Amino acid sequence: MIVASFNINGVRARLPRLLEWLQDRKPDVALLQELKCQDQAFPAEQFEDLGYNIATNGQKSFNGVAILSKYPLEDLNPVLDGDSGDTQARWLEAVVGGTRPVRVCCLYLPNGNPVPSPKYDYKLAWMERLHSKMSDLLALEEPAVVAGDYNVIPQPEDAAKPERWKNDALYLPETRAAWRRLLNMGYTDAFRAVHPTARSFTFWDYQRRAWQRDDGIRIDHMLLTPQCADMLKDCQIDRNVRAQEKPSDHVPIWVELNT
DNA sequence: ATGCCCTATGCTATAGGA
Repeated sequence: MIVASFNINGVRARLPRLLEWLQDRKPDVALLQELKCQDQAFPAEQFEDLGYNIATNGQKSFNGVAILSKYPLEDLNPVLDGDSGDTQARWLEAVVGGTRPVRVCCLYLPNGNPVPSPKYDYKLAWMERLHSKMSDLLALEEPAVVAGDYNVIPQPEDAAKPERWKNDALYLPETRAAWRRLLNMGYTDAFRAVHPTARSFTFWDYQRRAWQRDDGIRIDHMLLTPQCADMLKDCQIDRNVRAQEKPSDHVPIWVELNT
């Protein structure tokens, strides 16, 4: 089973690229972030024609996440607990049916810039809520994938120019410490498990010719529970997608699981 | 230090992204 994550930066603007990539990579499950549209504006039919079941948690203009799955979607949950006043669409969770069910969680973690600001406070609070959720998931002792745009650069080797990010919300010590607390519970960073030392990125800014200069960062991640890590066969980043016409500024990352 | 570029919005300027 292939489970992929892709921050598409506008599902309507990206539709041709996204459909091409789905037909090429053929993921069984695709977790999408930054839809930038409401549920009723989501182009569902185009994905249904490719054989996908669809769940969305949309929002006007910003945020928005979706799950596409060739298997039935069960136990849908669009809420990350811990802040009943949070209206931002950044979480969607489902159980993917099949021979061996896998829980998939699609997340779009807040950017947090500038620092300091209420936006950075929101980011850190969101990561604390995520920690609580992921702790609950561990207790289930089931295969689960918690994936998406984390907006976290974990280590210096995850940026082409780490010094430039020194004071950025994606790389500040407090951000990275919150990331390590997630891993230290017992989650596996799928990409690092397969590629311990690779310098690979998932995001290149549209500005400053960042792609042409390979000035990227690795901020899209797939974390696996121990039961899911046991099933891990491969993890890759579809870097070539960034070179196409009208690309997202992020590229897909995917895991192959033995099911 | 700022903007560069891109998407979306009651749209020809502004907000948000990272």
